[in-house]
Amino acid sequence: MARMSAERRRDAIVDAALSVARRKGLAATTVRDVAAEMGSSSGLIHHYFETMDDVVAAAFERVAGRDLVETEALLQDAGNPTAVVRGFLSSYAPVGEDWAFQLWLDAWAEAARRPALREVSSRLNRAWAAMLERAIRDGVAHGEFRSPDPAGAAWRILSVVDGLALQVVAHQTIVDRSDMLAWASLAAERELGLAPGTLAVDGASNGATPPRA
Amino acid sequence: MARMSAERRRDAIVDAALSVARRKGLAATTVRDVAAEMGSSSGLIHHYFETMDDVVAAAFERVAGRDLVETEALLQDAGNPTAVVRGFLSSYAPVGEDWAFQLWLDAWAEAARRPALREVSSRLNRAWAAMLERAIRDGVAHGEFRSPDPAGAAWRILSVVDGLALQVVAHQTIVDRSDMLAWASLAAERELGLAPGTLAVDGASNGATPPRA
DNA sequence: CCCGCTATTGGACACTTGCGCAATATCGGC
DNA sequence: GCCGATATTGCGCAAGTGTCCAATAGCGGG
Repeated sequence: MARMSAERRRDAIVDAALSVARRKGLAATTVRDVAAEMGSSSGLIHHYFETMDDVVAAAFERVAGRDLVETEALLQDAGNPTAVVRGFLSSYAPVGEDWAFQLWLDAWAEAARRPALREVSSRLNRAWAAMLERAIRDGVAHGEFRSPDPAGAAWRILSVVDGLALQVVAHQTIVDRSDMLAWASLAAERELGLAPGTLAVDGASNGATPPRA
Repeated sequence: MARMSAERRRDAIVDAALSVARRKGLAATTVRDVAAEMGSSSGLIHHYFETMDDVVAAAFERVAGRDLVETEALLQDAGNPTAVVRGFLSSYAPVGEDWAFQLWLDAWAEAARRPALREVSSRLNRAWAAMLERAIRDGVAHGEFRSPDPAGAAWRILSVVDGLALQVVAHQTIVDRSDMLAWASLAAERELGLAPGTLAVDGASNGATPPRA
């Protein structure tokens, strides 16, 4: 294997780990799989990471962190707080990219047993809530939203979306993606004192009684 | 090991598997651990279950199914739909029994990779939502609730509670139990057209701005 | 050009995993 | 008391796990 600078190699390892995790899940990502993915020996991984927990945590941080940054950028662009929240909601419906949310499921379950992963997942979840809270405060300041408790509202919106997305990804059949979007939008509108339909997202009818899955 | 009837032995295996899962998680429950817990040989488990997936699924069904039945019983007793929903919410806060919810986290994550477990988790989740939906329809019929879409309302309430509970169990530090209860109650009240405080659960202040964790 | 630093190897180690199977023990019905 | 059904054993198998480490290879600075 070509020699690499420490920095580049660390990167390559995280990338490889990510590819594996995407296919087999965070919990089932092994040293040997990562090495095979890179085309290197397995010893190399432990030259850069103390523990497999660290590798997995780094891989998770890469995807989840990127999604966060991208959505944060979106927040910058859309000056309109309503558009920001709408964008936030639709960012949970990346068609054909269920694997990213599956990684969140893995992370939440494994958090109990993997300290490094727990730290990352906890930190990133907090960041998502904080971002949403900022958007809400913004909206309140601009008179677009009504919310006596932006922090609580942020966690409630985040939670309802997580809870719905979880059903979509874990048990495809129960709730489908358009139900999820419609319901999440409705919950957010109610939470922020918006008129029904304000947050409607593409691909989801926001009627009162969407067809059951 | 004393000889047992097929029925009793199956039961014993599921019980043992449950004890192990409670300690090590669903994903890390192994044939040998279960055998050791029962004080039997490992071959015995495979005499009753085709696959480890089946054992784990049966164990999960036992706990989660029991919780469901208990809450369903509670629904029978409390003639008052408001009391039913309140009971439902507080059933998510069994102090010191985080392990039960941790099993849900495990199940959701593993659902992608274990068909039998996915079937159980999917079915039970659906049952919870159906139960809640029935309570809501009841409340609407009695004029206690206002909801144009009981099915959607049920999934939204279930999801916000799952999403919040998930934060409590996976990352103890982010949201604490009283935040969770207060926020979930608030969301449910809003969803059902109830006055704030109607659903307040013991141990949770339902103020607009609960202290951050 | 060479040498030292270090990236990289590849296998050893001590376990653990799910599953299968021949042998054995133990029960209930006669 | 015997016997057939079956519950139970205990080990074998092939594969996989994280971690560690002595040996090797290859690059950059002198």
